[in-house]
Amino acid sequence: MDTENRNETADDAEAGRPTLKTLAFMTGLGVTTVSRALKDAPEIGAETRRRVQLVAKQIGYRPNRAGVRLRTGKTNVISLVLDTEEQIGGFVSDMIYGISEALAATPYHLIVTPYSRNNDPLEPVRYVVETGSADGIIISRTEPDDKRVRYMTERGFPFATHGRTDMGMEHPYHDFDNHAFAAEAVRKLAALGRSRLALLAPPANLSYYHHMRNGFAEALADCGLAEVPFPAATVDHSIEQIRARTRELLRRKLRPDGIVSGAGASTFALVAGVEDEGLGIGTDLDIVSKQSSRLLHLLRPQLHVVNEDVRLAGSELARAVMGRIAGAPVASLQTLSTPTTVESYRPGIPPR
Amino acid sequence: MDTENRNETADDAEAGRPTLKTLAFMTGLGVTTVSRALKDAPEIGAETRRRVQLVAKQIGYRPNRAGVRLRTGKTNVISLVLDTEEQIGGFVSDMIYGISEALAATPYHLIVTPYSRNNDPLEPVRYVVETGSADGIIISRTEPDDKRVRYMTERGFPFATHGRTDMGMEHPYHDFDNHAFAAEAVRKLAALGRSRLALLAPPANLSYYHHMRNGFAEALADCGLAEVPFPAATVDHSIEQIRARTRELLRRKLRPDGIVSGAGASTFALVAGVEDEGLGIGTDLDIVSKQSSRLLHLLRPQLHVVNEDVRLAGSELARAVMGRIAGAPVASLQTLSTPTTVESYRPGIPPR
DNA sequence: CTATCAATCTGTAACGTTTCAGATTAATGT
DNA sequence: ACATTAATCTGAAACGTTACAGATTGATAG
Repeated sequence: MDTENRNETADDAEAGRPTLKTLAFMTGLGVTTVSRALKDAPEIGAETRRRVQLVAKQIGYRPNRAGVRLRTGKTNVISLVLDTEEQIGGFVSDMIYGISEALAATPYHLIVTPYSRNNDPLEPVRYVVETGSADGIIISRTEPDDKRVRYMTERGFPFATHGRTDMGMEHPYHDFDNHAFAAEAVRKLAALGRSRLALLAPPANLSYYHHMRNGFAEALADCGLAEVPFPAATVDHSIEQIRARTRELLRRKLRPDGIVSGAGASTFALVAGVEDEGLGIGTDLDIVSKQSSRLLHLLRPQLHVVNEDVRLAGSELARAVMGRIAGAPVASLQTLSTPTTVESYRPGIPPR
Repeated sequence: MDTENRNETADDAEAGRPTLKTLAFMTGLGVTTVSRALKDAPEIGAETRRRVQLVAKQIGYRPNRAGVRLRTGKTNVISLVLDTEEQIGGFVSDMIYGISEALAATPYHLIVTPYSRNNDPLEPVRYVVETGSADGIIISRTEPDDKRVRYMTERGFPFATHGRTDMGMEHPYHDFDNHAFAAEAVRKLAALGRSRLALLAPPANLSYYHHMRNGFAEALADCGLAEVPFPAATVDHSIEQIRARTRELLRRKLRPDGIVSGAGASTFALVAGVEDEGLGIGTDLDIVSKQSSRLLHLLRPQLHVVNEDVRLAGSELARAVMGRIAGAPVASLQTLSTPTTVESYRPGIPPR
């Protein structure tokens, strides 16, 4: 009856995937000891620890995620909350690749939680937090006063934002320095002798709208240039809309001779609008555009571009949430990516 | 001592998230009854069922995923296995949006499992299957004889593929009809009076290479046109490589006067190569390209395009895996997307 | 009036893990 | 020799769910 009571039997250990019970049977130890040995608990003898870990490696033991999750509440999941109306341009792919890269060597899985821009952006966040379906969240499209940030902060739920906020709450983020981008862009246009500039900006509710706008305005003042207001279009508008509004912009009495574009895909529309009006890029006006793909110089070599590394953003964000989960000081989890200098076309091999 | 034995107490029910125990306490029923009432089991009285479901809705009960998963093995997760070397162009974003769309009204979550093209593509699949971290898998970049398909089929693990295979194994898939695409493209070029055609094809190991190639070859024969071989480049090559190889192609004694391009991003490079050589799209040669974004007509209005709806592919694939999981007949889970006819540029509002 | 049956309901066990509160042993101090 | 302690190890309980094997009730049949 002694052995009858043991909680492991050969039969149990036989079946499919190895569990702690399997390991306990194989090593002749208790399930508790095995559990502790695997996580290097101090009260386990050095040799026992090595032995257990060896056997575990040999038979390819992998902790059952559901078991861990049920017992501890830890999901080992990071949720990326995505706007499914997002503009084309590969932005999201790169972000996901970046996140995956950072998560690869960790036990974390990446789960994608979509929402539609038309619905409440808080909804998916609330879902994840309430159901505890992830240990941390990554969001983008942050606003200066962001409901989601407030919600998660108040509940102490770990998260990182793509973009900063301005609400007196410190939290992990990664951001591209859109202020610097816009300022650089203006200076480039000034150097090219342009004097009346327009900005194709993000939607006004988003944080980076303000950064970009301020950078634009400050550099404009520095260089003594004039702005041609272009509030009719934002980078969130459709290709067709941007194209049409660009044409309207260019039909004004005093049209701009330089444009700063906040997004790569929008620049496609911008260029189309410019050329619809019979104007030439690099001759009648110059354009400096941000891009996350590398396609703009193939669209028109005359474009001036600044690259935003979204893949990098992804891994930084992943690192930031994980840091937050692990309890790292928030200040160490805030990164700002400085734009590269404006790239103009370096003529390739000349046509034969 | 009677009530002492009940497994629910007010205290228990007080805390955070409601569980079956909470519901049991509130309704005065047993936890088993509540569980069954929620899933419309037949042995539960109609009124009890309604009552339980009402209370559940009221307090926002959500089954604990870890509990279900531990008990039943069902994860309610679909894994999208992704090649992180994937070309730019937004392909993946759309796919993810499409999948999310189909998953939205279901209990399924989407988890992204990345792998590098350099490593064994079977590795991530094996990981998911062995650890049981998902109920189904979606893969792309299928080969005619695909290890992953064989592996999952042999184990009876549900999956759907983006692209078909040719190994005598029936399985759910969604595919774009690349045969029809290539044939259409050739016919278009024939109609434009072109006679020496080149194909920028996918890598030769992938299934759709063969479809595209066959469609190309057949239509070529039908129309009595000649092929200019272009094996040096595939849609998987980098922008720079395609561009350089295109230039070489065009420097041959008998250069093509028509090119069929299997991917939108590649066409950017193709166009650059053509123009590097001082040739004109629509004059010296015509190009028909597949695209999943809508940017090609903005790149060069003279391009002829065929649209592939990757978002649709995503939702079809999601539906297919879920169907497979639910035990639907495989034949009903195989869909083929017919290409739209070739779109040529419809001149917009003429320049003022 | 009792046996049978259908309709409803219920407690227990189990999934794999970690935590709690010991249990066992060997070594130490006195 | 005995208590104390440190070093290792251990079973039981719990997380939330579902499946199994009944239990309870009221009605029906004989």
